[in-house]
Amino acid sequence: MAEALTSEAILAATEEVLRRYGPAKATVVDVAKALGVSHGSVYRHFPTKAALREAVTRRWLDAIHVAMEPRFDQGLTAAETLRAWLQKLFDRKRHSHVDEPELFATFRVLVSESQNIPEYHVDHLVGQVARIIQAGVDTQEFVTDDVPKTALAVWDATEKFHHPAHAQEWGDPHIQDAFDAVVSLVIAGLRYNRIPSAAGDA
Amino acid sequence: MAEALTSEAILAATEEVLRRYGPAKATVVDVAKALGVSHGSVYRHFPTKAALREAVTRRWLDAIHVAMEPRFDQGLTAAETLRAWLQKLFDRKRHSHVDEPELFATFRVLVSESQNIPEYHVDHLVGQVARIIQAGVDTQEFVTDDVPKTALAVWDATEKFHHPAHAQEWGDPHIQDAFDAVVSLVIAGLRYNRIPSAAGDA
DNA sequence: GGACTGACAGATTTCAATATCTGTCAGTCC
DNA sequence: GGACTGACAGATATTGAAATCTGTCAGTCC
Repeated sequence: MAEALTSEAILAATEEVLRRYGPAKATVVDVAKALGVSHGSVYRHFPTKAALREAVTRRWLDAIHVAMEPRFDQGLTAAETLRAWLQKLFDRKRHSHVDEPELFATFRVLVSESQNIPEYHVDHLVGQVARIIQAGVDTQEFVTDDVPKTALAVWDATEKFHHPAHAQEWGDPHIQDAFDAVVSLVIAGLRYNRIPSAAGDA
Repeated sequence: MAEALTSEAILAATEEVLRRYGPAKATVVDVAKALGVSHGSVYRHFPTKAALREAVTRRWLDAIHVAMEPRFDQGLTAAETLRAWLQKLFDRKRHSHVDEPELFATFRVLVSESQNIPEYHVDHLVGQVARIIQAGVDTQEFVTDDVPKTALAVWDATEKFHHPAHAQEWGDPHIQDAFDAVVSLVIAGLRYNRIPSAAGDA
């Protein structure tokens, strides 16, 4: 018996097993085997298999949240910052999907397994969008009377470029053109947007 | 032997069998049974099971295309016409999904079985959007230097409200708010949009 | 003679027996 | 005595043999 078994070591081993076997085949027994312990030991650290998977997923998403943290010290306009942020998110997801399709698919499954996780992830990223839009409102570059609602609208309007259900379309050679066109349209809208209380502004 | 077996009768029977058994269980033998003929007879009219299913699907989509045909004689602005058109499409899909989830899922599967069918459907509807946008450009209500490309951008930006991959979200009580926010943003964008050749307008 | 049948080969699906996995817990071992 | 094991019950997944389905075509029937 070398070191004491830690939650951290279990998470690392689980990630490795998920990479190797995929989400359908990866078992708690496999994780225990990789660690050289009985699977009962894993259950002293995580109450269920679902909780273990969720912990791995949350760790992975947190790394994305940190990487996507918007910067405001680059001397860019809010529109440029927003475009760059959306492009960065798209590039990350697209490259992940294209370069490591199986790993991407694995995390796709893991995320969709839980109710809370996708909500947690989306809320966090929409919060980052809201901060960029708020910066634009502060400089009078953007117009909106409800920043959080507008941030969600920007998120929803760019769904095609971040929602994993559309991942297959990310291989299309014209996808960058489609991205540019949607982002341009959205940014043009932000300069003049006013969300109606009723549907009466059209 | 009553009437001669027609392609039309086979299509109707296939639709009925699909409704009753769903896409996974519906077989050519079932269709033949429903018509009181041998399944060999069905193959005199359609070369393969896939072709038969595709014919049923195309028929169903054509009905949508007709129903969605935009009207320009209502005295509405282009923005109002576009919002109403998008709302109508969303309402159709949402009610179909909510009221007859199994039938909707069946057609979802049928459409996704073929490469050509979704492309055919999307091209047709984006063409209708383009005509609305063109009308807006003609009245100087909208600004764009590339109508088809902008129409596609509008389609892509509203993906969440027509792509069946998002159907589960259509039950959300706030989905209409999300729709209104995205459409307002897009329409605001259309009033000022100019798609960049490079990505340099942000 | 042209529409239809029904038997057929190969492909796909179903189903039930078998194996594996999850989560628990009494017992072992430093 | 607290971390760990391993046997266990019930749930889930795998497998392969049997059944069904797809697509063909020689033959039947008006």
